[in-house]
Amino acid sequence: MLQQTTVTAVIPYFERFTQLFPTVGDLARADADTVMGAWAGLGYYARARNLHACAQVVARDMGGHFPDTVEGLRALPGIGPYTAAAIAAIAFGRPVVPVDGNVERVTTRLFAMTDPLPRARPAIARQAAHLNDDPLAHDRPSDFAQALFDLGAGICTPRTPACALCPWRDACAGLRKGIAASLPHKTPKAPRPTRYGVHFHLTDASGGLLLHRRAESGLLGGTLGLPGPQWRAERWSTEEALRHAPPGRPAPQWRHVGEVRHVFTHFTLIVDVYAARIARFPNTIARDGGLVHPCDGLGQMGIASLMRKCITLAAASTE
DNA sequence: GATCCGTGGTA
DNA sequence: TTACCAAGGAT
Repeated sequence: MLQQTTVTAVIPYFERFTQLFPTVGDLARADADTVMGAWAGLGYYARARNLHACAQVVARDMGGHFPDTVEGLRALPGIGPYTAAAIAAIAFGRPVVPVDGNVERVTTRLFAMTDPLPRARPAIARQAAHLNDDPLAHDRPSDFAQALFDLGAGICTPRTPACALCPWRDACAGLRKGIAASLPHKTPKAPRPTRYGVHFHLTDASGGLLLHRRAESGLLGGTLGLPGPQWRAERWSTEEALRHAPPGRPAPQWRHVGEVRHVFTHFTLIVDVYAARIARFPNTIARDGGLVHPCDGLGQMGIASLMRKCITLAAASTE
């Protein structure tokens, strides 16, 4: 959960998740919808699919016990170099240094490494691996790893690091050279493009809402959302948008209820939301890939934040 | 190696 | 408002 996600955001999800799935076996036996429902809103949904798959491998092939080596952990779904090292150090006391964003920042500053990311990543990892060569650190891999995270999170922060409070201030080449705060250097990112979408909020007299399941892989993979055409680079005219609306007889009276702006990692999305209410959903809904769900029972469903914004907007405007 | 993948907080 | 950032991984 903590991959690219702040501790503050994770804590409530962690509490609920471990309550729902106390053991690896419980998680392995759960169905995908339950897992996605517990993850919804946290983002990066491939992590939920990988974690579920990981639990199934551990439960089925390993008797419910995780491997206790970096190599064994690294082979599991969703566990990469960082997470394998973190589990090996923290759970199994292996003398390895997990390299996350904090450790990259601390390392580049400590050794005044000015080569920009991401090119410098291998060299940074090689330097970081030697951070616990000190016997005192080497004997306590778990504490050392977490101390590094906390040093990065609390002292050696991205902006305005508190160098005066740093236990490594005398050893820090970056501080000595006066460049610590500027590290690590990064190659400039490409500008974030804007894309445009249309989604339809269709309800019936009995309080049902039309949803559809997104493809398993790709953006918001495996989550539920409002139906609509593929997002694209150009805005949608009303006439063009309504050509993609879900059918109904008599035809739904669509109203444009507003727009939702949502920022993804690599593009900004602007969604026009249309809403309508009909007497009863046609029997062909399921054939067309749709599913109808009660409006007042969406809480536990695997619905991404973007789609919740759209649903909230439409629901507020239909009162 | 570059791209794709969410969301919320903060300066 | 904008830009950056967060206990990264898969393809």
